[in-house]
Amino acid sequence: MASVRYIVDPDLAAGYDFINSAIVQRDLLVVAARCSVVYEGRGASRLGEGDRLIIVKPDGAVLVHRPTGYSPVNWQPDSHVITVERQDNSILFRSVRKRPREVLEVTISKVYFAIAVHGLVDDAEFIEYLDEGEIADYLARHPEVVEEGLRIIRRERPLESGYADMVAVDSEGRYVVIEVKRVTAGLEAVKQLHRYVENFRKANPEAKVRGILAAPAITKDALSLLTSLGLEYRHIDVAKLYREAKREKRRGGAASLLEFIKR
Amino acid sequence: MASVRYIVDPDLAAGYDFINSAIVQRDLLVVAARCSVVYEGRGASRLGEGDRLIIVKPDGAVLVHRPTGYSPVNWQPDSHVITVERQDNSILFRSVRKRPREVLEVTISKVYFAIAVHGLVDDAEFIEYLDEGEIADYLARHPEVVEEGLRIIRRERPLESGYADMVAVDSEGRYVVIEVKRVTAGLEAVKQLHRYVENFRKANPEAKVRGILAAPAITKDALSLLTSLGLEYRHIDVAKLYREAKREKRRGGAASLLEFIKR
DNA sequence: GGATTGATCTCGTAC
DNA sequence: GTACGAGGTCAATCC
Repeated sequence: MASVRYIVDPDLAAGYDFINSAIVQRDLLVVAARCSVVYEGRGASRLGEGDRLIIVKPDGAVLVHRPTGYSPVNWQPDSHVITVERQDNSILFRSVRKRPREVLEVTISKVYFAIAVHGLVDDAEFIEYLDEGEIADYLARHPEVVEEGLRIIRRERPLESGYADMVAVDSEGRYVVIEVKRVTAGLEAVKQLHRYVENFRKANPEAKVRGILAAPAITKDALSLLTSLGLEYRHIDVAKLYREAKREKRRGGAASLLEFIKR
Repeated sequence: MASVRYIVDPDLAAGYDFINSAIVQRDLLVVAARCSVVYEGRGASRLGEGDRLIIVKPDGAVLVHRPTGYSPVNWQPDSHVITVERQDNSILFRSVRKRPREVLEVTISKVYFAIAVHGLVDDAEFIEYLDEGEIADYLARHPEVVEEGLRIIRRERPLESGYADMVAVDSEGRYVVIEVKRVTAGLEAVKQLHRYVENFRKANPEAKVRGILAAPAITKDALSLLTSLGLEYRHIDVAKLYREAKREKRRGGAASLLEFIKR
C-alpha cells in the first residue's frame, strides 16, 4: 500500500530536506516549483525561470514538465546518480546519466509543494489490441488460424459495405464467407454475417456456402441465432494475434538494405 | 504566483469533488491513485489496476505514468472534453480528443493524494544549441569545411520537403547535393540523401551530380549502403562547429551569446 | 553494446 | 486540413 509524505509552500531549507530524503529513499517524487534548467549531453539546452512540475521516479527517470503539452521540456530517461545540493538561494537538483553521458541540472528557487510516495505497486499487464481491419488482414494472411485448409479468394476493405471481411474456399471446395469482430460478437454481428452469406448465395446460386463468424467471444443469444441460421463461430485470441502480427511485422520489415531502391 | 490546493487519502466522494473542481478550474492536476485505464483511438489498450500518477495540464494534456520509465503508459496529447464521473466504487475520469477521435478512461478506485495548482507562470524561453538547421547554416557560410572549392548555389529551408539541406557546385563544376545530420547518420539519412540526389538528377538529367552526407558519425551499415549508392560521407565536428560559430558571431558584432544561441 | 525500426510517436511548419 | 522532417526522440529487438 502506498504511503504519502508531502510538504506545501516550504522554505528552501525544508524543501531541500524533503527532496533529498525522497531521493535517498527512492520514493516517487513530485515537485511543483519555480526553477531553471540546464542540460548538457547529446544536445544542450537552457531554460530560464518558470513554474514547472518535476517528477522523479524510483528507477531514476526524471521529467520536467511545463504547464502545457505532452512532452517534457527536459528529462532524463534514467539516472546513474541523482544528487541534491543546498545553495544560497536555491536547491540544486542534479541527475547524471552514465551512457550516454548526460547531465540535467534543475535550480529550484521556490517550492510550491513536494510529494513523496513510497511503496507504489503496479503489476498490471499492459495489453494492446489490433483494430478490426488489422485482425482481418492477419487472418487473411493466416487463414489456417480460422480453419485448416482455407484459401482466401477475396478480401474486402472496410469501405466496401455489403460484403463480409473475406471469402475463402475450404478444403472441400465450399465457399466460406467470414466476418471478423474485434470484441464480443452480438446479434448484430450475426445478422451482418447472415446478410453477407445470403448476398453471396444470390450471386452464386449454384455454390455451396458456409458462414463463419470469427471473434474473441460471442453472446449466448448471438450463438443460438448463429446456430439456428446454420452459421459457425470461431474463437480467435486477439492478444495472441497482436503478438504474432507484431512479430511478423518486424520480420517483414527487415528486408535487405538495398530493398528500397528496387521499389 | 502559484496557489496550491491538495487533498490526501480522501474517500471517493471527496476525491471526486476535488478532481472535478480542478478540471473545471483548469488547474494543473496531479493525482496519485490506484486505477485502471482503457484507451481507444488510433490504437487500443487496456491496463489493469495498479498505482499510477495521473497528470492533467491546463491545456488538456493528460499523462498516466507508471512508477518507472520515461514514457507515460497512456496519454492524451490534448483533450477536447474532460469529464469526471462519480460511480459506485470508483471515479471515472474521461478525456476525449476530437481529431483524431480518441478516448482515454481512467477508473480510479483509490486516491492517495491529489494536488491542484492554479496560476502557474512559465514564460521562459527554451534555448537549444546548434540544431540541424544551424549546423547547415554554418556549413552554408563555410562550405570549405565540407570540401575545398565548393560553392553553395541553393540553401533549402529545413521544411521544404523533397530537397536536401543544400546544393553546391564543386571545383570541377559538378553539382553536389548535401544532407546534414547533427547526430550519427543511420540508414534513414542515407535513403533521404539518395532520394534527394535522384530528385535532383530527374530535374537535371544532363548534370553530373554527387551526394554528400555530412554528419558527426555514420553507422557501418549506413556507410556501406552510402558507398554502394555512389554517395559520399564527410565527418563534421559539431562541437568544433559550435565553437567556431560562437567565435564568428562575437567577431561579427554586438550580438550576445544568448542572441547567437537563439538564432 | 551498437544499430535498426516502430510509435496512440510528438511537434513544428509549409502548402 | 495534409505532408514531411526532426528529435537529447524512447523503447524493443536483433546481431
